[in-house]
Formats: sequence, C-alpha cells, structure tokens
Amino acid sequence: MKNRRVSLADYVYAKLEEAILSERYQPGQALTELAVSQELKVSRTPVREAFRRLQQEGYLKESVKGSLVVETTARDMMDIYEIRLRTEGLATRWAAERVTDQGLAEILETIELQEFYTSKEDPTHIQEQDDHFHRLIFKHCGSPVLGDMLTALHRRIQRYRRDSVASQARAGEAAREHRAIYEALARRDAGAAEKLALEHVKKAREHIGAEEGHGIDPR
Amino acid sequence: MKNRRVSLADYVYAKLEEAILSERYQPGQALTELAVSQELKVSRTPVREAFRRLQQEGYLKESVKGSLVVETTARDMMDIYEIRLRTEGLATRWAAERVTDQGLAEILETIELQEFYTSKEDPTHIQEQDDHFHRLIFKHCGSPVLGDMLTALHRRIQRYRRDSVASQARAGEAAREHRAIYEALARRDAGAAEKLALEHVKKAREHIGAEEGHGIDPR
DNA sequence: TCATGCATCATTGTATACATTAATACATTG
DNA sequence: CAATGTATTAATGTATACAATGATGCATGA
Repeated sequence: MKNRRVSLADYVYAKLEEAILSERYQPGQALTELAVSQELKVSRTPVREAFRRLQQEGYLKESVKGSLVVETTARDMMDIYEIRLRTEGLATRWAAERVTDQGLAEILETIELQEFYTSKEDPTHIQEQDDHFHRLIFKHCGSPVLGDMLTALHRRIQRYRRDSVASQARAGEAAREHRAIYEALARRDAGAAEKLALEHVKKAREHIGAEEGHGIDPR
Repeated sequence: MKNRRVSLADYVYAKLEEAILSERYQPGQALTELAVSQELKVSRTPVREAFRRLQQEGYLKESVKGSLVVETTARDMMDIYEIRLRTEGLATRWAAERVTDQGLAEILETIELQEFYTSKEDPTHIQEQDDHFHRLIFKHCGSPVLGDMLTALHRRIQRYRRDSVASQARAGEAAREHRAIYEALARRDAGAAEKLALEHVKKAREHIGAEEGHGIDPR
C-alpha cells in the first residue's frame, strides 16, 4: 500500500492513538510533549504534530498543564449510535450500488476470518475483523465524506464495542448479520443492504446498552 | 471568551482556512510550507501545524510537491446534504429539549440580524448570520459529537451555500424558516423543531441543486 | 537525437535552542 | 499572620539549522 516510509510523527500518532483507545492512557491523564518525546525517543517536533492531530480528532484537549486524554463517555457513545442509526444504512446502500467485485472479495475474506475467529472464541481477532468489515463498507460506499466520518465515529467507540463483541453470543449474531449484509451487497440489492445494516446497528446498540446500563443518563 | 492570545499556528490556520473557503486559494493549487511562512512572515513551525490540521480536516492533501488544496466537489456537497438530511433534524430536536434561555436569546439575536441584512440585501452578512444560526443550533444541541460533526460539514459546503444565499428570494425564505425553527425551540417543541429543520435542509438542497444542475453526476 | 547519469535544487522531516507564559513556592514586609 | 512580590520551574510556542529525499534539468556520449 504505502511505500513511503512512515514519518516519526505518524509513528507517534499511531502509538498514542493506540494507547488511548486501549485505555493504557486513561481519560483525564495528562500528557506532556516532553514526556512523550522522551518515552518514544524522538524530539518534540513529531510529538507536537501528533498532539495536534489527536486534538483535532477529539482524543486530546489542551489544558494548563499538558494535554488531557479525553474520555468518550457513555453518553457520547449513545450519541454516536444515534448518528450511525441515521447514516450507516445510507453508506451500505451506496456500497451496494457501487462496490466492485474486488471490493466484494475483500469483504468476503474478512467475514470468513471473522467466522473463523468466532468459532475459535478469540475476541481480539474477532473485533479486529469486525472493525475491518465496517471499514471496508465505508471505503466502498463511494463517498469519502460519509466514509471518513463513519470511520472516525467507529474508532471513538472502539472500547465499548470491544466489551460487546467479547460476548460470544453477540459475536455469533454479528457474524451472521455481516454475512447477510454481504449477500445483499453481492446481489447489488441496495434496499436490503440498507435495511440489514440498520438492523445490525440497532442490535449492536441494544446489546451495548444492556451492558452499559443505559437507563441512567450520565451527562 | 478566550483570553489567551492566539498562537501563530492558530492564526495561520485561520488565514489558510479562510483563503481556501473563499477560493482565493483555488482547488488544485499547491502550497508549500516555505511560501506560506514567507507570505505570513512566520517560521515554518506554525505553518506546519496549520497544514497538518488542514490535512486532517480534508482541506489539504499531501502531494509530491507541496500540499494541494482539495476541492469539495459538487458530488461531495450532495453527499453532505444527504447526511444533513438524516442528522440535522436530530440536532435540532435535541436543541429543543436542551437549549437554555440564554441560548435562545443568542439564536434570536442572530435571526434578527439575518432579517435585517436580508432587508438590506447584503449577501455577505446574510450568509454570516445564516452560518451563525446553524452553528448555534449545533452548539446548543448538547452533543459535542453531533455538533462538531455538523459544524465541520457546514464549513465544507460554505462556498456552495454562499452562491445559494446570494439569491434574494431564497434569502427571504431561509430567514422565515429560521424564525419558525426558533419558535419551535422556544416552545420546546422537539417534534416541530425536528420537522422544520428537516424541511429547511430539503429546501436548501433543492435550491442549490437547481443552481448547480444536479442532473449530472460529476463523479 | 535520444538516453543516461550526475549535479542541483526544492521541499519536507527532525532536532534543538531559545522565548514566553503561567503556576508554584517561598521569602519579605506591613 | 496575612498579603504581596519574586524566583523557580515546568510547559508550550517559535525560529532555525541541518538531514534526507526525490524531482528537475543539463551535459555527455552513443
């Protein structure tokens, strides 16, 4: 894919994003440019670039002393599900209308891997493939605007989804729903694809809501 | 609001964003860090930060020689309207449920200004207030996730909206629609607010579609 | 004339030094 | 003892020097 050697700034960005999403850096924790640059053995310059990008994405926010890791609250997560409920069906519809045969092959491959890991009850790899499935749909929907937007939203709720997919029962359901969506895409059946995607998001939200105790609005 | 003096990086970012949105820097044009730093009489460091943020936002993309100004195509614009059709009603509904009296006062003020400039047929200030109205709704919807997302989408189609609002007939309609939305907010009538906002976006899209010749898909 | 190789230059990537700012703690003074 | 001023320090902001890379143009030779 990218033959260009990644810059240190990209490297730092990836490291920090990973650390934040995996919660090794906890919400509220302060990061200073100097501390990160020493930890990763680079100068402050690439660290600054990474900080700025993370701030723009909403993962970090400036504060008097260093930059704070921003929490994606349960409330933010529910908002994101509301947005996904209204837009992910559209992305899937467009994907059905526009996906290439090669794109379909990519999607099928990730589904088969997901099914394999589901049978092995391997949560880490299940989520990896689950994420990948959605990213592929977004990539093949033919709209960078919508695709990039949904990809970013997906990232932000990764930790909530991780807990959810870890449930073996839900993992099996999710894999079956993905395959149904794939089949609609392969038939170029836009209506079915949209409907199935909407249902899929609804189910995912219900499942997460149940785990998170969504009765309480923690705003 | 912000008592902190803006950094040069913020200044450069604002300058470049303005230049791109106003099309003083045209799509496809290459900008180099050195050229911009000399033009604005600052070092490359703040320029680099601004570049990175603009790249993250999708206004610039890296290329072999400098960074290219990215065009928001008519196609992107139509995609953005599709997204707005599905989400802006939600934001307005939430605003009706959550806006404070002070927020309502802010919104009313911008509407009155918009009406004033409409009566004066002053397109620049009309759009300024039109933008401001929408940003206020997004700010008061109580969801940073949804609000920031819609604000960014709005920005990206600014130039298309500019051409549209310049039409005096549409400007009057838009002002009336804004007032109707405001009144629904003031009554805390979430259902009406959502419906009116949806109608407003639909009308705006139709009007822009007519101007742009949306029959042709220029992808 | 055309291809090849080399020098040059433009541009970005990285490190580092210095400037600035704001918070903190401590001492001095009334 | 309280208030105020000041030195210290920790952090970011900015400029600049240098490195690395890849494009460009030109000269040379077949």
